[in-house]
Amino acid sequence: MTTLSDVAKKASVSKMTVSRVINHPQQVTPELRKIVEKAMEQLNYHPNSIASALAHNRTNVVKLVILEDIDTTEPYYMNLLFGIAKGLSKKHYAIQLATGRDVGGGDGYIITGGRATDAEWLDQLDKPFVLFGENRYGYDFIDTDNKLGEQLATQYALNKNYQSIVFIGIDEKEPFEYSREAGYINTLQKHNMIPKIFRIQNHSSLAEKLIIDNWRKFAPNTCFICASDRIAVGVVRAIQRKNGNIPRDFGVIGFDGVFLDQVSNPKLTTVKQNLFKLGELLAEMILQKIKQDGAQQGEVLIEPELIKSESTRK
Amino acid sequence: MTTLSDVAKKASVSKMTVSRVINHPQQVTPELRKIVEKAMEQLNYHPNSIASALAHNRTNVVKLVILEDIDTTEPYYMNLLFGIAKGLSKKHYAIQLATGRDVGGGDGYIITGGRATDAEWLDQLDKPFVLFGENRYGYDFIDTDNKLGEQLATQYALNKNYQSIVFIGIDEKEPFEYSREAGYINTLQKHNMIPKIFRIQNHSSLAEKLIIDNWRKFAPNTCFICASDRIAVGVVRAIQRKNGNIPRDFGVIGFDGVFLDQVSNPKLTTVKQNLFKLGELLAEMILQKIKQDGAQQGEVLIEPELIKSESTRK
DNA sequence: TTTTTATCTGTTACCGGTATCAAAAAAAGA
DNA sequence: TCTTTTTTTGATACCGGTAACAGATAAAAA
Repeated sequence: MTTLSDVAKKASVSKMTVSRVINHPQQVTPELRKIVEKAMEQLNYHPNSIASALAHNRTNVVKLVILEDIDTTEPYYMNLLFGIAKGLSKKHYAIQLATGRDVGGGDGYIITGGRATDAEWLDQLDKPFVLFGENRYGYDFIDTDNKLGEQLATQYALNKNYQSIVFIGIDEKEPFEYSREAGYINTLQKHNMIPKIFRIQNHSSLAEKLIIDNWRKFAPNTCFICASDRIAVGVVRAIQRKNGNIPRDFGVIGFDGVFLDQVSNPKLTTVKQNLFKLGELLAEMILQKIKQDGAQQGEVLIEPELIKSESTRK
Repeated sequence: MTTLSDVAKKASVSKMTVSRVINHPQQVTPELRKIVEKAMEQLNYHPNSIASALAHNRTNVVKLVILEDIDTTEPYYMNLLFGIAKGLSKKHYAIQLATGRDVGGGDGYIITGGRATDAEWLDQLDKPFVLFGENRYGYDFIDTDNKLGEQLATQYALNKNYQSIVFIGIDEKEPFEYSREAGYINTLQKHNMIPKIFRIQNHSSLAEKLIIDNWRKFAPNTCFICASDRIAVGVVRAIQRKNGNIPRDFGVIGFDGVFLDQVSNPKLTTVKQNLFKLGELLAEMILQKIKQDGAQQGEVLIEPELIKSESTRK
């Protein structure tokens, strides 16, 4: 491994000058800078991030804190994680996972699955953190634009001439759910239609049961806007058990677009979250925040994409 | 943060003695050791792994290399990852993810999704690595005992008095698949029955099609042993479309036991891999190997568990 | 008792960077 | 031209550990 000193010797300057070329280039005369850069090039120098971390009293590790139960975690965490990992490694940071609330170590946290009740715990954290998922307490976060997602879904159902548009939501009093419902309600009202909302826990079997129990309420020509692909899968099964025709008489639109939509038959029309990108942005945000010593970063909403597939009319 | 020096001062010994108490306790007299340990306790001392890493020319990072396509990755990677993360963090190691073959950095690699064709690439790696997944080239690996898994499954199907036992495998010439088939074949032969094997790519829709296309070949009282839950899900759907009764006339047993088995209806009887534990062991193995400067670690097979659920007879 | 050997502890230098301050050089002002 | 101010570069100490060797102490052998 070539070190700073090697480069310094080759460029016949001091270590500090080389260090400056890397971290504060504007403090070095252009001529010297050129020479040093050439030396770095020739020696194929790559800074040792561990040494730098030690000098800065850093660990070069960001903790990913998952507050939900692992067993119920969606496969989509995988994609999120990949995005985070990629974003972090650009700056030579690595991940550690924490599943409980017993954090410690690491230079900052990315926290997912936080609920309203976690606010006091968040307040007592002593390291910078950012959240994955909307919140209304002013914590920095990144999330899919949930409202827009369901607007797209609802509008699409209308365009496909389904007469009745029903929303099957997740029974949780959390911002992401309110936003999804708002997107649905909003779009319906624009067309002077009356929202029809059901809510259940996020399990396919419960969705299946819900639809079957209420089957007589759903005339053909109905589209179900579901707050998750899990729910959508259950709805599809229920319709099939009742011998309803998908997509001719019944449409189903899911939300997430990770894995489940592909395993379903028919494949789901769904609102796809770009979780990889979300992860990358989360990584960039927490690194910024660490660098800026905890400065507020604000909120970022990422546009989702409506994937048109087999569970709605062509 | 309290440092080695703090502890040394408090115990009135040198830094080295404290360092020895931590890393080579047998080199220190019991009396001194006690004193130092007490000092560490009182000051709530935790070693700074970054400093240690620097002194050892290490990065304290293990790379997880996933050679499969991310989009097709199974949700079970999540569990594996959690296990790895936990195993690593015990020794203050963190993960970085690499998706391609462009590794570099990190003290060692955990490699998943490796195929026979990756052998030459593996041979030119310059850091220690361990594989997740069987291989027959002598590389260190950890995997579920695939053969045992399908033995359990097949035996269970026999116990439940299904007369015909069919295996639906994954169409890949890889050891894990051969082992699963071997477990099935083995058990059937023990009962003087003739194996009946189909193979397809690992997609639920292909499995569904396969079963439907061959429906007349499957008399009632058949149990399908599937090499993955994905396939099992497709088989279930096919049987349902043909109005076959599960589990009375047709049994289905999957493999993996992560997520999909729960989302299916009926819920799948499946061979559950303990991926969390696998991950932990992978982490421990690579850390050992790093410590031992690349010494051979051997092969480890973990017993899977048969989860008895709704897709087979009670 | 003296010498040899083994065991334990401390001193020193270093891992590869960075902040801080001092010195040198360049630019500006008198 | 000679100060004064500003900019650029370098020397030093330090981040928190560890290896390697040296010195001190205790045990064994002569």
